[in-house]
Amino acid sequence: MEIPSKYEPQRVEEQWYSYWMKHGYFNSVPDDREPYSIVIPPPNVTGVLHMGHMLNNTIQDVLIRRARLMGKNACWVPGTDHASIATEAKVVAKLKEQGKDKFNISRDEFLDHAWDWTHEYGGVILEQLKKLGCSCDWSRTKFTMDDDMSASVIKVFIDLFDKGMIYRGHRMVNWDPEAKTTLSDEEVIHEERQGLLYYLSYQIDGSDESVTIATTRPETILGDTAICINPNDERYSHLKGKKAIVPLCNRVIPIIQDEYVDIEFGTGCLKVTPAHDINDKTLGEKHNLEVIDIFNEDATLNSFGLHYQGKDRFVVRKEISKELEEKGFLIKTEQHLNKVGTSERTKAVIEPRLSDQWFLAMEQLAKPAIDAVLKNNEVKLFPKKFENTYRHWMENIRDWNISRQLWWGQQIPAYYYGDGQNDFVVAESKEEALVKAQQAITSGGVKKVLTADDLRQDEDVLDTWFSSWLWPISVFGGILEPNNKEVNYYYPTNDLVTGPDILFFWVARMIIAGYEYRNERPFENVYLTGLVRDKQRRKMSKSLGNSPDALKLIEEYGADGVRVGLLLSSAAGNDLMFDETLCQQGKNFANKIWNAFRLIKGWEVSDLPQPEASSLGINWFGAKFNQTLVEIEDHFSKYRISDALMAIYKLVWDDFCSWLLEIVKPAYQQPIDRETYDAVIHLFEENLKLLHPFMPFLSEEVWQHIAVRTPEEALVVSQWPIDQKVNINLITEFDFASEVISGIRTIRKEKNIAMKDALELSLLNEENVSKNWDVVIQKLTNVSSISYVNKPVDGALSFRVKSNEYFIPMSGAIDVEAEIKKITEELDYTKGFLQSVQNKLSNERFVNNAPEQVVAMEKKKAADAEAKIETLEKSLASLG
RNA sequence: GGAGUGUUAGCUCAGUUGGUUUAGAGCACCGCCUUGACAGGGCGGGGGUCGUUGGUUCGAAUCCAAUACACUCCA
Repeated sequence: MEIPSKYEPQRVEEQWYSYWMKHGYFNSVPDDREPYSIVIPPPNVTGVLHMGHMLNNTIQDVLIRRARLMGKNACWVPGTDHASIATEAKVVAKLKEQGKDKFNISRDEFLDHAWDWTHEYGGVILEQLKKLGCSCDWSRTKFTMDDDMSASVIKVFIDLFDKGMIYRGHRMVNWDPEAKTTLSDEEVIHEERQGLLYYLSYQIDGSDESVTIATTRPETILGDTAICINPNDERYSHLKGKKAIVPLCNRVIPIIQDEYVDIEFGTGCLKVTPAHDINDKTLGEKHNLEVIDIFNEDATLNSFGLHYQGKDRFVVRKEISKELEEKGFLIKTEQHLNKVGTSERTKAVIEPRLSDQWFLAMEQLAKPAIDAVLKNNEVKLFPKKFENTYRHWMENIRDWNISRQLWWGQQIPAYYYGDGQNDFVVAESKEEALVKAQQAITSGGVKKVLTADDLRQDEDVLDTWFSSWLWPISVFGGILEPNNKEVNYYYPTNDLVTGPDILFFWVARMIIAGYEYRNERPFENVYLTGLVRDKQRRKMSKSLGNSPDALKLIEEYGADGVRVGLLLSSAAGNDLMFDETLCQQGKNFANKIWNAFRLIKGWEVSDLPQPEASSLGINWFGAKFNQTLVEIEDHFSKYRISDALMAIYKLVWDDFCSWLLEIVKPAYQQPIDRETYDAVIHLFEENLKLLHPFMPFLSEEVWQHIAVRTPEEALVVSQWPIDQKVNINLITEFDFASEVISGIRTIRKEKNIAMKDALELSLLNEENVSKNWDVVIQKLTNVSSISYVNKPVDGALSFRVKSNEYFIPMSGAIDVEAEIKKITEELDYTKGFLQSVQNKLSNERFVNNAPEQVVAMEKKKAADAEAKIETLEKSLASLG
């Protein structure tokens, strides 16, 4: 059989993925086994795979594949969310291209377009996850707008409303004038912008005096309803109780006093615009001020804007400042750096706006979620440092504005039957609403028969997170049927893998929902990955264009290469500086394994006695493998995925390929004995099992090349190796031997002696090292004989391992000077080291206070160093 | 302005309750090696006074305080 010398991922990836799919290895149904479940953080339905998804989903796949190999009933539920604002923005843009305007078509028509869009692009990202190798149970794929998922959302809304936790409030919200919707605080990005501070003069009513205020937003003066001064500010105390006149509109407004005003800032005199600033609103409520909203919903001015009506706020800012200047109201301007809230989605500058919104009271709900993470450890965050961030947010939690002025999403099930603020009912359907509304008006004493036409459903939809906070429950049908078999089996899920940027948006809220609706945590462990950044530490984003094309990467380096590349340097919670050379490293690793396979497969097997070296090597690797296995388990238990991978990387590359295969390798064109061959194949297979979660394609490919396998014998469903007792002795002996080998190799290098020229080795075995490994040393260094001597050999090059001394006789002149120099250097180092140890030991307080073990250790160090110094000094004496 | 996290080799990071050879890994770098698995390889090597300054301790990269810088979140 001809095996290509290079591993070709493109050739095998599709083949194995469809093989896995065909045999349904990823599908899960409840059974007697222990469940292991993960729900995917649902990506936006219209999104495409980016580096963050790749990292995130690679980690999930590693966890789920490992669980599957460990015999658990592994279930990874995939899906997408409807991303109301992002998707709606895209649909609006598409309609615009077609010359249509969202506000000229009906809601139903718009939703048809949105569904078309969803069906067209909705599957893309999930298909991309398959390319990455993700072993999701695709038969369970969910979408937050699926009928059952929406029904769950509505049911929860009604339940919370009935419990009195959802209420309607007139609040100041973050208004995105471009998308014409509300944003949550978390969707607002604060940016520093260079702006101006305008100093404006307001005349005092009934006086020639005027007062100067400083503002960053001169256009909002038209909404001013007071001037505020600090009662402790003597400069203005004479103005108490007077009134001021707003420039241009000539409105007469009160001058109020409040300690809120910062005396130092600007002129220490503040204009109050309750409709357009959250702090001003608070002041307004406190002092009973009028509220004048000067903006339309697209942030153009309304009729309060006088002759600026219909113009955009930024245009007005320029024009009004000019007019103010011309009319003598503008005293001066100053450069001013201020923080401006912008929309995460549309980049528009946020306008604080008063409007009617739906809120969910959070304080009570949050309590069990706080305890779960911070008190009883039912939910563990990895890395732990995020607990502080979590605490800070949860303990200062604010009510959640769950309404969005959009169409794409679950429409709020509130039905208005009259004009009053509270003339509404909340119900699952219009029919039910009608009954409730009828009851409401009847009990209110009104004698009127309502019809469906009298009801008007709230226009707004629910925040997308109000769908996804139910995700771990709703994907298993646990909201609609709380006692169904699926949710009882899979819930709580085991691990959640996501980015720290949505710790509050999503993770905290899922924990809240979990306790509210299942009285149980939604997951046990939360692994928070870092953000993927580029080499200049910039966050990868579409707008910067610094994100590599995920699928192109897979094409170039293979899915396994990319997975390894992403994981190699992504310590939990630390940002990952993405660099394509990491993928190259992953690709190289795949190739290394492939070639190890080629080597073994190329051997001719024969019935020969097993060489001593092979037997030793195999036993040693067995021990090393078990030691590494324990280490890997430990890494996994701490979610140190990249450390686990590195341990396997070194096990396979260094221990298996560089050491074991070299030890057992038969001479050129010679056959290998069957016993060794079988053992090496077995060990190789065990390695492939460890590799599989990280490199599923390559490992399956090699596995299937090694032998003909039935579907039941596929690697994807094989058995994770079981821990066995580690023979530490073999490992220490080997380590010593490898140092000897390294010493000989160094001498070959230094003296330029080719490998084919055999050497002779003598040694002073002060350490009393076992002779067992001599055969291995001889094989790997081409040493023809090893003799044990009891005094230094003259005219030989030497090196030392611990206090053993090794000699290689040289024909020709030995560079005595160089030898002396080398030994002197080693001697100096060892003496320095001994000194530092002796310093400790001569310190009485150390000897008296330190634990016995530590003192014993130091004594051993000293003894070892002394022995070595003795050896070195003897060598020096014999040379000089 | 408030809170948090971090600062260890050229880069990315380990260093698990202070003691395991005067700090480790991977990559990068520098030599040498074109023979028979793999140049996407092999062998060998150099490289850090652990941000700074104090303190606690017999002993500090590790604990405490101050300070500088970087990042994140909140206002």
